[in-house]
Amino acid sequence: MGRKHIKPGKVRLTEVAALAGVSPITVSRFFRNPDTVSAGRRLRIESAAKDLGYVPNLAARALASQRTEVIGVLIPSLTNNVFSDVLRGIYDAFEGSRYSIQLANTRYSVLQEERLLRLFLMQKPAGLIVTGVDQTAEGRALVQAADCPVVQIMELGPEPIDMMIGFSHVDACYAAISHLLAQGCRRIGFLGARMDPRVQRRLQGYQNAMKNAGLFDPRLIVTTAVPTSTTMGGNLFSDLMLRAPDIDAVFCANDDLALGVLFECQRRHIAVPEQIAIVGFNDMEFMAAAVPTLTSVRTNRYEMGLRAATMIMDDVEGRPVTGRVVDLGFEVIERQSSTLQRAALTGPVQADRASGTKW
Amino acid sequence: MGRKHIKPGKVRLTEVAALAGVSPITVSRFFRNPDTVSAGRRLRIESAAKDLGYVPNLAARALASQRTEVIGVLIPSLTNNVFSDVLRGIYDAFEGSRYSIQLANTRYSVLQEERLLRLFLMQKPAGLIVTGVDQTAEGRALVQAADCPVVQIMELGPEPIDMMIGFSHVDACYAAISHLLAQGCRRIGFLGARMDPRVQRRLQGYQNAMKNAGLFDPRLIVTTAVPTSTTMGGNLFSDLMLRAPDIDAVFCANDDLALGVLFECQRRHIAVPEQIAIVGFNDMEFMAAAVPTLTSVRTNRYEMGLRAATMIMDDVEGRPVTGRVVDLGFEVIERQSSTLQRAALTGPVQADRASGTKW
DNA sequence: AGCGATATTGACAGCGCTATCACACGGTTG
DNA sequence: CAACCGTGTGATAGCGCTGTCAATATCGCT
Repeated sequence: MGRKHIKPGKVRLTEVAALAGVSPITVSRFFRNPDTVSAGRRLRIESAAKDLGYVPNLAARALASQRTEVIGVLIPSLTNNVFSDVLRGIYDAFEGSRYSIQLANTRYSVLQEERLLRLFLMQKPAGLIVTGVDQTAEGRALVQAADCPVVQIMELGPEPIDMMIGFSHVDACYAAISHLLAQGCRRIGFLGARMDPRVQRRLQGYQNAMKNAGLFDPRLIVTTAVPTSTTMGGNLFSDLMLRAPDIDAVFCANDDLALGVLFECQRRHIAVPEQIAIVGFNDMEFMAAAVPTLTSVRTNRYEMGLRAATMIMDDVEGRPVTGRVVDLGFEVIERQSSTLQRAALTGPVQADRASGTKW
Repeated sequence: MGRKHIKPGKVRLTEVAALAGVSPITVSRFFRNPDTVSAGRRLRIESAAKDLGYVPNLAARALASQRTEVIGVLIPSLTNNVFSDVLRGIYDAFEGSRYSIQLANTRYSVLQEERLLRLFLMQKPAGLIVTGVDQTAEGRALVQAADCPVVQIMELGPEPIDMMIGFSHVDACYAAISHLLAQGCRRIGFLGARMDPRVQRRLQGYQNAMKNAGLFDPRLIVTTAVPTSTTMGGNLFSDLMLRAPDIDAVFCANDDLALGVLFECQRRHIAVPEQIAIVGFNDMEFMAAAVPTLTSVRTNRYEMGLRAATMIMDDVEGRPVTGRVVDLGFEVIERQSSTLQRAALTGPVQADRASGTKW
């Protein structure tokens, strides 16, 4: 035999329907689309539901309707606060909507990502947001088979699974290096941590720029697989100084590293930018507050999350998504740490000069 | 009539059972607890499932079993990176388990929190992790009625809903101020942003300490409802300097603020710690890298997340939870920015001296 | 060999909701 | 006035899985 007794206190659609004097299916309609129910019944159902404290059962709904309102989000790290901005955009966009977010952490592993993808797909998500373009072939296939809208975020690539929003890390870094070259820097170091695919592409941009300028020197590149941190910035910079004491600028693949470099320069009494210019990447909030203020490449992380979420919702709800591949661009925010003409290093904080090229 | 045709490609338990030559319920058992199925069938089912590409339907499972494996997590902010450490602990603990996490953002609003709680409860979560002790009465009632394990994190309070893990913000701040007093500071400012309940309690600790020392002066307190940021640290410090130019130390309710204060001191050529000592709160990574290294109150955020998650799992799975209220304590990490006897401010970074009182 | 105890397996009846079709009703239209 | 339409409502039959209990197979022991 199946279940024995029904708990007395349990409130289902049926109970609400009985109290309101309508059929269960009408109550179901009321909750999904109130307009399709006549005004009189609408009121009766509403008060009946409130009286009984009815709460819809999502599992039953998902089973009967063969779909859910869960959006899966896969990001590589919870520590790297680049992603907290993206997440904030995503959460803000879904705020108040009927969708809920399931977040998972791939820890920068494509295998982990594939496993999580598989896990998500068990829930028949309404949509998926994944980071980057380096999914495994199997992962891509899985997602494509699931046929729900998918947005790849953070960067752009040649073959979108479905939709895509990001910017070119190669170009962004190229622009940052070009800015340093324009300031007259010639021996520009590259510091990178973690070396995930996006940092790799920034390194590529650095190499392109340096080679084009005929200034490439592999000794100027110092990287580590260890995650980024301020302390690591100081360490990598120390390594760089050992290898190439003649550097006149440092590009850091993350702002954390740039802050660490700044502190290490203070410790070594190296004048920034006079002796060494510093440029970071991401334009975190603290960059504008540092002394000297630190140049960085602004990336539109919040907007990226917001728009990715909007694209998903539009697609799920059948609205046309204009532009399924969106380039959000970036902007080199030139500040004191890389502006050699100016030397008022200890003056008051100055407003961002978004004078850099907007891409 | 109900549904018409079954999609031909669809794979259910039944299809796997047919191919493996067993009953559907045996396949169900295999997926939930392989050990209860004999070895022979186990192999047949395993290969049948793989051949057919079977993927369990979680909605059906949830409906039939009347429970889910979703853990709801409510945090007030995605921006404040205090929470990213807690989250990392939570995600790490659930990693590889059968539970999945549903994360929501209350934006420091108890009403929003109540709404989200209601939303979560529709899914009959296996457990709930909520931030702080200031839920609405209705929110508490809802959660208690849901009867799933609940852990309140981040702080301690008199009436736990169920389980609780955190530390006393009042005591932590009291200890930090005591440290400054021990260093000979007398005019100690308090800077606070956002002023959420936990920052309020830190302020309380500050007041207690200052009053006990007979040094309390309301003009030394500068706060804002605006969220914390490095720039805001500089601004608040500037305000404080206007109000009380004779301060000899600043306690910052967040490390971001402390970093901003440090930069503002650099801008104003104020020597730290000789002229003004700085103490932060949370001991973020960059505090140990700054010049001078910045004193802070270490809070065990990662461990808090990890243990909260473990407590939930233990409780769900019927293991006894030893200590349903856990005080994780804190530690004042004394660094250069508040150590007045020592003045080697620009020497190499030194290892953390966890010489502070451990609570 | 015979017994109860234990491990495996299966049959059945739902879990609470929604897709689908059917139908009643009032208002048009030719 | 019949044929037609659109709107609101209801009856029915599942969605794919698991809780419960019963049945059978296997085992250790006297």
